[in-house]
Amino acid sequence: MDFEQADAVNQAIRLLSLRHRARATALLAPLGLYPGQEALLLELDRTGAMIQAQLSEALGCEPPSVTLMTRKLEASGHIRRKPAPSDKRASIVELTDSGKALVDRVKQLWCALAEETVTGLPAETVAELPGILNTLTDNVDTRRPDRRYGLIGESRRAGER
Amino acid sequence: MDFEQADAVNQAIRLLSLRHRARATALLAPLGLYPGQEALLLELDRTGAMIQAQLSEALGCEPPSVTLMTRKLEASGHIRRKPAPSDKRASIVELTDSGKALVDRVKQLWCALAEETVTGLPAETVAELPGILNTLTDNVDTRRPDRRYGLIGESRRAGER
DNA sequence: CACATAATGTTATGCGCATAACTAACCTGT
DNA sequence: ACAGGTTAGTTATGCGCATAACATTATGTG
Repeated sequence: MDFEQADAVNQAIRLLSLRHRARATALLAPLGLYPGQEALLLELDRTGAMIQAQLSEALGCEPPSVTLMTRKLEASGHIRRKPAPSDKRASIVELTDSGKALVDRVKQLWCALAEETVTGLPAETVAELPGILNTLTDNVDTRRPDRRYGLIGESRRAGER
Repeated sequence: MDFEQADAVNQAIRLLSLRHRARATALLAPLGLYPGQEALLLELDRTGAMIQAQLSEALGCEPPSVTLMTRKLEASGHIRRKPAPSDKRASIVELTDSGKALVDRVKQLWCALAEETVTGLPAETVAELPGILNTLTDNVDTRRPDRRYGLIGESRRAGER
C-alpha cells in the first residue's frame, strides 16, 4: 500500500473522529452531558448495574477515566455508587431515576446522530458499516488479547447483526 | 433507524477513534511524537510552508490547538516559525531538516498502520473506505459551510480516488 | 495459615482538542 | 484618513483520555 492510500485511510479516520465527536458534543450539551458520558449511561441502561472494572471493560477506556466519569455523573445526579457487599474494593454503579430519564433522551439523540451520519450512503453500505468499523477497530486493538493473528471466521462485537 | 442500529454505528465510530488513536500513539512514541503532530508534519511536507491559519484549516482543528502543536514541534526542533513579511500578524511554519527526516519515518509508520487497520477487508471495501469515511465526516461536519443539504454529486476530499 | 500475586480503585500528571476572551494587525467604506 | 469590522495568533481554562504510582482488598499456592 502506497503512502497516498495509507494517508487517505488514516486521515479519514482521524477527521471522522474529530467531527463525529464534535457533533456528539454539540448534541449532548443541551442535556448537560459531555461526550463519553453518554456511553456510560447507555451501558448501564443496557446491562444494568455493574462494577467500575466492568464499565472500564465495556467502554473500552482505562479505570482512571471511569473514576472521573463516574464522579462527574454522580455529581450531576445521574448515577449512584454504592459499595459492593461481596468485595470491599469494588463499587457498584447504577442509574438513578434522573439518569434513567436522561437515557431516553440520549437514545433519541443517538438515533438522530446515526441517521445524520450515514446520510447519503446506500442502504447496503449502511448495513455493512458496523461490521466494517468493528473489523478496523479489532485490527488495531492492542487492549484485548491479541487476536490480530489467527482470527478465525468473523470478528464479533456488540451491535453486529 | 432504531436505537440498536444507531448505537452500533455511533459506538463503532467511538471505539474506532479510541483504538486507532491509541495505536497511532504507540507507533509514534518511538519517534518522540504525540498523535496529531504527525498530521501537522505530513501537511507541511505535502503542501510546503504555510501560515498557521492554513494549518488550522488543513488539519481541521482550531487555532489554539495549532498554537500549542507548533510550539511543541518547534521546541523539539522539527519545525521553524518565522514572521510573514507580508502580514505582521501571521507566522510562517516550515519543516526543519530534522523535521524532513522525521517525515520519512512517519510515512513508513503511516503505511504500516493503514495496512494493519484494513487487514482482512476485501480489496473492494478497502478501495471504497476513504470515500465512505469522508462521507460520514462531511455529514456531521459543522465546521465547513453547511453542505449537508443540497450536496450535489460526490463529496470530495483529499485522498479520494 | 502465611505470603506472594493479582485485581479494584484512586490520585497525579500530561497531551490533544475545544471554547471564550483578548491583542495586534489588516482591510473596508465613507 | 479614520472608524468599524475582520483576521491571525495567543492565553486561560476545561473535558476526555492516557500512563504511572499507590493503597487496599482478594486470592491462590507453598
